Amino acid sequence: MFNIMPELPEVETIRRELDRVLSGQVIKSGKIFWPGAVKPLSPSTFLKKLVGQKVKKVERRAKILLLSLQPSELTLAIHLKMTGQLIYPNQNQGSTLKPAKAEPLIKHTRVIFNFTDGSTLRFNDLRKFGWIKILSDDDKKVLLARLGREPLSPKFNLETFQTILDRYPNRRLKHTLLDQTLIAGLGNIYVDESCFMAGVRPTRRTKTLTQLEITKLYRAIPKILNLAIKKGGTSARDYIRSTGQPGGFAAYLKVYGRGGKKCKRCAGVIKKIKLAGRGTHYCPKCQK
DNA sequence: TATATTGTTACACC
DNA sequence: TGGTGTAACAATAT
Repeated sequence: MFNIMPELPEVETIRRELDRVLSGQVIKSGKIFWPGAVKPLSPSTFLKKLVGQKVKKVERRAKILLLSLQPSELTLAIHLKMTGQLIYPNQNQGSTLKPAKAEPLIKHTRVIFNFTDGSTLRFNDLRKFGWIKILSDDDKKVLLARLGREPLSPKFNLETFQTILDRYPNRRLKHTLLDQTLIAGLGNIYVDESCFMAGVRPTRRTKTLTQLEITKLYRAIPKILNLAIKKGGTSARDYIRSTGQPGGFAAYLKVYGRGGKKCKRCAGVIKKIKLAGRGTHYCPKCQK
């Protein structure tokens, strides 16, 4: 069995949902069930800073959600890490959407925010690796300073991508694509999927890529990410949308989590190896 | 009980 | 010194 952790498309899916329902909401109270989630603040200090604050908007940088608050001008930053969920129930009332199939990790609720309209945002996290921080502008700068380019921003052009690959010429492609200081937001799933779409093995040293391969990869990354966002992200186990519904991208996975299975494009078998300390999947026939 | 999971960082080595 | 690779760490399910 394998877990799917939130990467850029999953976090962006949640961002869009939360921005719609939380903008303008005022935090009335909260409850911390796991103090580690709001470290280094104590639960009471943490809540004191938040109560009475209005959520202006919900933004995203890399895999981090950023809720800007008024009037304090502080930012509530949330990283879901491996198994974090943000659940805001009852978003579908009156709609025709099917009820959730995936079970939210109610047993593992770590933090609850209550809003003045009576609604509730629940932060669940089975592994307790996720965190919530309250940031000043300076804190925010420090936190975000080291992050690389957003792969969906217009600034992520072919020249930039080339520079990124050239930065560490002897690294394996997988390592460079996972490096948040170079490209921000890609994780294990979408690196493997992008490499498959481009027909390039993740084991390749970046300096060995041809111009054609670089171009293919450069196009594959936003293509995969945008499709995944359109499908609401990838749900296999722990990730679900803030609506409680699963994302739909799992059906589109070509290599991730498919080690030993038949390649969907050729007759070959998907290989699973360990690379950069991570489970890595590729088709030896389709990827060179 | 050993192992697997991933994002992030710390550190050892050349 | 800086590029590179590995391991540790967070916590839990199986």
